[in-house]
Amino acid sequence: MTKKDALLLAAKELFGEYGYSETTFKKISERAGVALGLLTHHYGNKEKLFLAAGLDVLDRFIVYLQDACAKGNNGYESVMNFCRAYLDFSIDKNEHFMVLVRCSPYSDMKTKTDRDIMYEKFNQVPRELEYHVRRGIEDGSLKSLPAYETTTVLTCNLVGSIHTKLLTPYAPPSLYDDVLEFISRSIKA
Amino acid sequence: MTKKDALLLAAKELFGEYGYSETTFKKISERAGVALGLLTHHYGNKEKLFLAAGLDVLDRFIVYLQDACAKGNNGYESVMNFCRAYLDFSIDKNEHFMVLVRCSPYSDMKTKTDRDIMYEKFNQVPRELEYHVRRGIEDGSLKSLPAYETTTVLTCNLVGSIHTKLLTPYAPPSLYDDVLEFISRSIKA
Amino acid sequence: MTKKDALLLAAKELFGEYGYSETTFKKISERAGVALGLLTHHYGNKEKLFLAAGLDVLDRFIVYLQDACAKGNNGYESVMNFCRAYLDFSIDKNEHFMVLVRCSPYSDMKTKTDRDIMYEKFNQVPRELEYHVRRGIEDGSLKSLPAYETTTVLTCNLVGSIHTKLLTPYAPPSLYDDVLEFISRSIKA
Amino acid sequence: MTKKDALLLAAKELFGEYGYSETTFKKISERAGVALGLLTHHYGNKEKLFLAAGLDVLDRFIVYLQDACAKGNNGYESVMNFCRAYLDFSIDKNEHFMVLVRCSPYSDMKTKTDRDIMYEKFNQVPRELEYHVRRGIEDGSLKSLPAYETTTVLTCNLVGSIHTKLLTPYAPPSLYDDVLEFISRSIKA
DNA sequence: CATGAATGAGAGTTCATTCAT
DNA sequence: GATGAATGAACTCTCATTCAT
Repeated sequence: MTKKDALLLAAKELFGEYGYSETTFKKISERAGVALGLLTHHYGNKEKLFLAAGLDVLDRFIVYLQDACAKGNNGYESVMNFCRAYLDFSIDKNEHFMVLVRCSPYSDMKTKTDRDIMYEKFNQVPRELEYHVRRGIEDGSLKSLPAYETTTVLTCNLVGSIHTKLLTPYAPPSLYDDVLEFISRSIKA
Repeated sequence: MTKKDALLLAAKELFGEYGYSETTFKKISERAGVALGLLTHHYGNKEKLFLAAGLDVLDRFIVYLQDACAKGNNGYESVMNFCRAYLDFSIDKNEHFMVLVRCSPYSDMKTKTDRDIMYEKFNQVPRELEYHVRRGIEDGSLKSLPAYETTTVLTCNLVGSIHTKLLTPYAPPSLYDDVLEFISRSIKA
Repeated sequence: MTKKDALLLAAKELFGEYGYSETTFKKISERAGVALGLLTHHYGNKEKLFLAAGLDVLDRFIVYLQDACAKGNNGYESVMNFCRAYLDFSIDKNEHFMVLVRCSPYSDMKTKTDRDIMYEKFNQVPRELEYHVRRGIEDGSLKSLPAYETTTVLTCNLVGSIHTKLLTPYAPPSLYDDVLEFISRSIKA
Repeated sequence: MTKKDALLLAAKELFGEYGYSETTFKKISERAGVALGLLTHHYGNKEKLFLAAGLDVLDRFIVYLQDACAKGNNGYESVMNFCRAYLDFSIDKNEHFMVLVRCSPYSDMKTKTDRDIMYEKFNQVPRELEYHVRRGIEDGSLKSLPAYETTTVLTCNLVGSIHTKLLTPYAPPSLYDDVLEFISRSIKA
């Protein structure tokens, strides 16, 4: 692993664990076992590194979701596969999804350009879902619902569940299964 | 208004607007029109003030939810009233709900005691909801579902929606209505 | 006990225990069980209170030494009584001698007048001793030594012993007895 | 001189001159001609710097004492050389002995580990003296006295004299000579 | 590419002192 | 006499960022 990659990995771990402001250059470089100066050298500044960390996770996330959706035989199945994959990814220790959870997504970034990059890429997630919702409505496996709005609500469900699971002490062990059932009941034809 | 109250108000505004770390003693005392040192004098330290701000919002929130629930004629109605009230409260500018939204709830507080105070009080919210879910199952206005798990999932729904509404650019104007419909479909008998 | 006296007592305890800068108005007023504002009201400012605390201890100290000296049948005995009384007083919990020990004596006080008051009063201690040293030389119970210089050296001995006893972990239990023997050997005729 | 060394030098000067609490980061960095942040960068925090300053002085002190003792032809001479060296070192402007005098030794340090490091090193001083006291008792140049207790009392003498010389206005010019004579009288065979 | 010393603005917090009640 | 809210300067310490090596 190059030192640049070691830094990115450490950044994903620490941003996810401690949040943006509690994560310092010193902590990152120490966890990565690398000189402090390399951080600005490779990533410019803290926010750019944060963005890089987030995009890295997000890239893998999108691929993961697409793979899951591809396996559905109809719209309903693809939607459910999407939701299950979304939730599964969130608790995969190797994927550092916490980086994204802690930043709602990245709404506090000061540089508008950076924020927009993040927003745009993140938006691919519901768009992928929306595609399969439409499929499901057309193929009759889903109730006849407004596709866009339903997509948004589904996303909210997933976001809220992950939030509860990863950031609060209130989540029962069955939470993710319960959520999937709840969703299924609400949309299945 | 006493200076102590002015500080609390400023804290609710600023913590909600900028988050914990971006909110400084200087900003708070300036917005409150009060000397910097008064903050520690009245609240001890930043985290205690943060806690006070959160509890203040939460107290009003719980009363608001209880009032709303009281108006339902059966379990289903109370549950829906609860959900609508939850969402309404979140966008009431006078209530500073953002303080709670930005902190998931308060999971990063360093003092365990403080965190536990918050956790316990916050837990009153789903417990109120659970009561009406059980009512609804008993009076037949809700589907026959596991009460506790359903309550948790409903809460996740609301949390995710508020998150999307208040912290992202992805929420369509109809989001809150869509969510209520989605919920209704999933639980109504 | 009046509130003014309660403050003085708390001040003696705290200055002795924690030193000047670690002792705050808040701590003093809390230990005294009295309002914060009373401190400046009664004593003006922190340094004046410190001075009052020191003088209070010093007054009792001088009386105690004089009483001890009065009991000697010759110069040597009075000198030894003086030294023993000096050391005894330093470890009497009710006398708060630590206030004086921690301040060498009061050499850091910013107000020259205050410092001089302290210096002058403190100087009564070696002068009392010097009187008995002279007596001893005259009555033949002490070696024929320069009185003033001997007095100063004796005082240094006592100061150093108290220092070692009260502020370091190096003092053996017999220290004070050892010192008295050492002194006796050096001056006894 | 490196900036790290410049900081240590400034610290020795200022701690010695003004004591611990009156010496601030600002004063130190300004006297050293160095950025404020470098202090924490190199020494961690104020107390660690204080410790470094004290140990630095103490290291040189111990070597100085050992050199002096080496020159005695018998126990008595070595002991007297030790005492004279002790007193000489205390008034050598280049050695910043005041750092040690002001802290009795370092009894107020909050970190127990730091305090213990200081205590242990400081204890080498009387141990060196004790060695020569024993030598003197054996070679007959000193009175037959308990070695450990005598060592402690001698140390107290020196501590008290330095205290009086450096921190009070009561020391006559001949003080150090008087003390040495006093000691000699008390222990010489 | 790699290092870590160096910088200084700004953070949270402390605290003697003032003063209206 | 008694109270404690109010003040703001000064403190220690943090940290993103720069830059000489």
